[in-house]
Amino acid sequence: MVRAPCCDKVGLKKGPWTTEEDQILMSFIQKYGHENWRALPKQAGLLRCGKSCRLRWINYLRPDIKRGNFSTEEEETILKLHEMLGNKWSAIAAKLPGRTDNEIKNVWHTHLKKRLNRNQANPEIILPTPTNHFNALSKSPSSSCLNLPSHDLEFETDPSYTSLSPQTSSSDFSSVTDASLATMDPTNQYMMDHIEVEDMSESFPVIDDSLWSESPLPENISVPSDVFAISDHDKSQTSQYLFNSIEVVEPGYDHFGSIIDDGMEFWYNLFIRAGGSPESSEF
DNA sequence: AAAAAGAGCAACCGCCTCTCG
DNA sequence: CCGAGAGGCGGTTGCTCTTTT
Repeated sequence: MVRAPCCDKVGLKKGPWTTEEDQILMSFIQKYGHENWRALPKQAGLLRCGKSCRLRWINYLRPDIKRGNFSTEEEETILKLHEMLGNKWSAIAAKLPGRTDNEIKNVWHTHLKKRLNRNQANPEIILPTPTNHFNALSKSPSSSCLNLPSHDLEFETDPSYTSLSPQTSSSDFSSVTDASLATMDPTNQYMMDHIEVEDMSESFPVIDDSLWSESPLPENISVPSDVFAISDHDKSQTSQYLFNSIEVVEPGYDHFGSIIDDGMEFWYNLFIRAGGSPESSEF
């Protein structure tokens, strides 16, 4: 059986997206959602493959994307998760709110892999604090999620654990979270099962993917401009333009950005609670 | 100042999985 | 149950920008 090409490539544009294309795609999705990616470019009047549109939206145009450099905590989380999950970029991205699998993959290949190699070549080089914390815990027999329930872990009393409080918003989850978690292999699922999921569900009402896909978006879409934290000023004039063009009608979401940062703490703590360590992943 | 090398990242490709008829 | 279509994922490419020589 010959698989049909994902789309008719004849006459379709490739390469970098233009500002106009971005705007067309964004406004179309805001109006009609993206129930059918393959049909979308035709309906929107774009000479692009549906996959290309999907990629552009997910990796770049989605409003909940966190721009800017990765924090040390984020990098450490990626390193740690990569140890556990391997190249499951989507699964890793699901644990880093606002980050995309593509972005994480790039960071891994450009920064973290090299750093890891350096560290392995020079074991005396100590990784920054979070990883040390993980490693220290992992050396404790009680840290294995195989052996003991997570509540036995000593860090339960860690004041930072309070970050798992109900105040934390569901926005800590990227829209890819659900789908990505669904693809976790049994090993990862086991880990997740041993995390106190009931707490998570209380603290983090799962955000529906339809948040960004259902149509139409309310006219008074209230996306605070500071949410996007476009610190990489030059990353894309296109994005700048698009984000600036989003009408801000409710300035009361100032906590949103900080929540994203708090999300790192959440995952960090979650990780610790899961007994996150290279050893614990070797079932 | 110019050329070369390296780094960073957006985007493409192809395979796999899921869903539905 | 089977096959086709669509979405999703991970690997890879190639362009652009930055740094080094």
